[in-house]
This record gives sequence, C-alpha cells and structure tokens, in this order.
Amino acid sequence: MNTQPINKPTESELEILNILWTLGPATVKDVHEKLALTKDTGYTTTLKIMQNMLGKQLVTRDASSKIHVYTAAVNQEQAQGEMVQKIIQTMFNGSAMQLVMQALGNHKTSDSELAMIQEYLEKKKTKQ
Amino acid sequence: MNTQPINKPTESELEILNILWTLGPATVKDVHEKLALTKDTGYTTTLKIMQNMLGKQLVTRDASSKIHVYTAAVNQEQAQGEMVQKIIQTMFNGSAMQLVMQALGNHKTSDSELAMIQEYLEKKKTKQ
DNA sequence: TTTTAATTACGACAACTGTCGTACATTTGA
DNA sequence: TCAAATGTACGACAGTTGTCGTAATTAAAA
Repeated sequence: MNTQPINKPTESELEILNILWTLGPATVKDVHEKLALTKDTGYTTTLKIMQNMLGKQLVTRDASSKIHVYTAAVNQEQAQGEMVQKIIQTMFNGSAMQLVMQALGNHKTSDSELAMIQEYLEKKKTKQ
Repeated sequence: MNTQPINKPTESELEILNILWTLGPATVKDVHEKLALTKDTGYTTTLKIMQNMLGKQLVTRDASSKIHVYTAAVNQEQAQGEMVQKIIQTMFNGSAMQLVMQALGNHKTSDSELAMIQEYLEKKKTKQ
C-alpha cells in the first residue's frame, strides 16, 4: 500500500474513499448505492469520480471482468493523519489540544469512550 | 457576527480567515505578509481571494479610506466546529473519539496540555 | 505641481470538479 | 439468436479557484 504523501482527495473523493474503507473492494454500484443514501447524485457521476480517483491513484481497480472492482489505494490512517495535521495547522494554530477540545465539546461522547481516552492519555504521559 | 451556516471557505480562504482571526481587522498587505511567510504567492492573488471572500461574505471591509481594512465575518469557533463535525462524519465514521486519538497520536503534546485535557474530561464525565 | 509609490479593480486564463447525456460493450435470458 | 439489461467510456459543459498582468486610482513626496 502506498505511503507517499497522498494526492489530496477532494471532498467527494473523500466520501468515496470512506465508503471503500468501510466496504473493502467494491464496485461502482456498491459505492453509488451507499453514496445515494446521503447524497442525490447520478450513477455516472459516481463512476466518473471514481475514474478520476483511479487517475490520481487514490484507488486501484481490477478490470479483469466486466464489472470493475475498486479498492482504496491510500491508507485510511495516513489519510486521517494528514487531514488532522492540516486542520490543526490551518484552523487551530498548531494546537492539537484545541482541536481535541472542539471535538469533544460539540459531541455527545459516552462515558466509556471518555474513559478510553483518559486511559490513552495516561499511557501517553508516562511514555513521553 | 453572523451565525448562519457558513458559506464554506476553500483551503486558501481558510488560511486567510485564520490570519484575520489572529490579527483582527487587517489590510491586504498585512494578510499578504503573513501569508507569504509560508506560501509563495503574489500580492494580487491574495487581494483577489480576499475580494472573493467579500463576495461570499466571509469577510467585511471598511473601504472608507483608500486602504481597505478587512475583518473576518465568520465566527472562529463556529467555523472550527463545522469543520470538525465534517471531518468526524466524513473520515472518522462519526466517532469523535477516533479523531481525538488521531490528533493526540501523531502529535507531541506536552504533559501539561495532556493534563488539561484530562481535567476537561473529568468535568465532562460528571456533567453528562 | 508633478512624479512616484502604493493600492485596488479588472479581466483573462488554465486547471480542476462535479454533473450528466449518450455511445459503446458485454452479459443474460427469452 | 437477438433483444434487454447492465456496466463502462467518453466528451461536453458550467462553476469555482488560484494565479497574475496590467490598468486605474489615490496618496505621498519631491
């Protein structure tokens, strides 16, 4: 799997990547069905975007049968990391903490989740 | 200050907004100088982007003197909130926790900052 | 006053995106 | 076999963005 800096996906491409990360290898039809749940868009539009993504090497595809199967070519965690990095720089003045506060502030997060974060923080403190 | 859903800024517009949030009301020159520190771009480019932003009502300006003074017209916290929301939905399957983990994982965060987050979490747990 | 400098306005341009209609190819089933 | 259904390919288009050259305007300085 490619670990080069990612050829920055657009908003729409990101949505599709997210679907591919969830579904694993999938056809245009699969992706479009998922996408259509939240977005009013045509089949050929989805197809075209995925073809663009192929050009950018954001996905790979198996075209051995008529029905092409697409797979995300970028690592989910890496993409998440780069995005978070970007946001922190651009919107939170380089402070991860400010981002964390925002993320937790406007969200209902369960006690168990909060506990997990606390645990994570403990480990991190001792490690550093 | 406007609290309507924000007319979504582009990447470049976001950089400029961030500068305006830091500087407060500022001229194109001020903004461009800041911007030029990290980005190789022409003065008129910055100007044009800021004029676009005026059109979108992302900024306001005082044009009473020759030297126009621009002010961010969107609330920083709201913009941050909407961005974080978007990211969580699009890239983290709706889980704020996953975002938090990412943000803390790839960053050197000081112990004191970590402690602040922990404190924040404690308060949040008891409140909820 | 005249020149120079600083600023803004305007227009042009290429690249990228999302959108879709339509053509083409392939498979399926009647 | 042949028509229908299912997919993909291709091309066109409009809107947005970032980029910048250059013109116009205004203020400051000589």
